[in-house]
This record gives sequence, C-alpha cells and structure tokens, in this order.
Amino acid sequence: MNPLVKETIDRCRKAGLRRTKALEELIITLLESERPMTLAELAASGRLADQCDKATVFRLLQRLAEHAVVRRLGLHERAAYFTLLVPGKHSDYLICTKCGSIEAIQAPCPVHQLEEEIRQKTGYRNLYHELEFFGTCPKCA
Amino acid sequence: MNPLVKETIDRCRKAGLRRTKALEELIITLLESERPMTLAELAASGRLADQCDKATVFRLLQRLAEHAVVRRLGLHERAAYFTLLVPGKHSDYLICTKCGSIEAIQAPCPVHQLEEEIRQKTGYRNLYHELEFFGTCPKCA
DNA sequence: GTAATTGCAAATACTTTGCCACGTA
DNA sequence: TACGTGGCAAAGTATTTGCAATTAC
Repeated sequence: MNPLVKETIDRCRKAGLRRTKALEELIITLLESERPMTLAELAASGRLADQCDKATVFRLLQRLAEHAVVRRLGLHERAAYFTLLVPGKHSDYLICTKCGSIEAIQAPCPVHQLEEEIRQKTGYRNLYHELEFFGTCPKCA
Repeated sequence: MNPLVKETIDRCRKAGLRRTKALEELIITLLESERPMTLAELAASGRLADQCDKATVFRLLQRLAEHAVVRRLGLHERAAYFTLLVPGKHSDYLICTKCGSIEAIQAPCPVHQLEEEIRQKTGYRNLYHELEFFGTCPKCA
C-alpha cells in the first residue's frame, strides 16, 4: 500500500476518526486522482461506487475538510471539488472553460510572499490560498 | 451618473444588448458594491428588488458574463458570486472562512508573469486567473 | 457497551428553463 | 414590426439533514 495512504489514514486516526472501509477507499481514490474531484465523481468511482452511499462520502469529505486532510475547492463549476492535502505539497490549477479539463500547474507558486504579507498586515489566521487560471485549451480553440 | 456606468452600458450596447432599466440598475449595483455579490444579494438589493425578478437578474448576469462585462467567481460558497469587470482593473480577494467577509486585496497581483508563461507554454487562449486567500479574520479568531 | 458511522429517503438551496406578455430598436 | 427581454412558476441539480441500524474501538 502506498505509504502516503497509511500516513493520511494515520492523520485521520489522530483527528479522532474511525478507520472504516469507506475512509480508506476515499483516501486511496483521492490520492490516485491527478486532479480535484467532485462529490458525484468520487461517489461514482470504482472504489466507492459499491462501497458506500453518496451521503457517506459527503460526510466523510466534510469531516476530512474540518481536519485539513482534504480541501474543498471552487473551480467555477456548480459542484464543489475536493482534493487531498498532502503536507508540503500545493497545487494551482489550469482549467479549460470549454471542455472543463483541469490540470495541476507544476511551476512554483508565486504568491507565498504576498500570503506572508497579508498574514502580517491583516492578522488573519490559518491563511491559505487558491489560485486558478482559466482559459480555452488548444484543443478547444 | 458615474461615467463608468455609462461606459459599461456602452459596452453592453456594442455587444448587442438592449438598454433596459434592469440592465442599468444591475450595473450600478455591481459598480457600487465593493465586493462580489451573489445572485440572491443582487436580486434583493434596493435598486433591483422592486425593479425585476430574480430570473431576470440571473439571465442578465449570464449574458453579461458571456460578453465579459461581469465575471462569475467561485469564492467557495454554495452560491456563485459576480463582479463587474472593469478594463484595466483586477482584484484578488481575502475571505474569512468563519464570518464570510470578503475584501478586495489592494496589493499588486503577483501572478501576471506566471500567467504569461502559461500562455506561452500551453497555448491556452483568453487566459485569466482567480486568486483568493482564505483564513480566519482577527474578529473571528 | 458506547459513541461514531452509515444507508436510505426526504428536505434544502441555488440555479436554470418554458412560455407567453412586453418593450426596445 | 420583430426580436430581445421580462415575469411567474415549475423543473433541475447539487447539497445537506433525520433517523434508525450498524460498526469500530
């Protein structure tokens, strides 16, 4: 088993969550995905489809988000997107507004300094950011 | 009347939209607002509440978004937010995840260079970005 | 044994559309 | 006059909750 899976489950356990089949499969699914996924996508995906109800996935995501194991993203669609938070990793995204494709951007994120500035000037706590680029991808153009 | 209102209405006219009372009031409302607003907020706001139906505001926003007069933002809430696009102006936002307050960030946006890089490397067209900082504001902390 | 977790179904919230009346160009 | 626009009400989509049954610890 991917050590990151074990690690992530450990974080959940420490947060007081029980180790259920659904939790495991959800984490594996999120980890396997290269991009954020919606609740509907997650609930319909192979690992989870026969494993548990959509409401369960919803409540799991909710709990995991509370404990900063996943993050809920906007990404402009009607449905919310979720992605696993891996300590030390951060992604910004490039999204095609025509076909809806989503890809993570590799380049180092250029906003850390501004984030630090905001932290100091405004006194906000637990600051994090979300950065997305939208446009028409070459295929759709 | 604020010259920006006239200017914006002109842009709408050029896009083929008719100059209606609802259009005018919507643009004024968006322009007066310091921050993005939801459809519900807009439809309930003084200028529009007695002026027109929520469906009308919805369809107006839709048309305006198509013609890049307004932009639809995610901002993490269940409801979508809308903001007027003023040529040459761009805002990033700082949002409190507890009380939901939204404020525009004054600091110059640090991602233009990355945006340019992406434009060149990926061939995406009509590129723009959305950047938000989330955290707990001093009041809520 | 006890409290967290789950499934199912029902309730909400927000968005979107149909259809006919109306107003702008 | 012609076609974009508006109002009202209904339908659609995604999210959220209640409650009893189940499961992890």
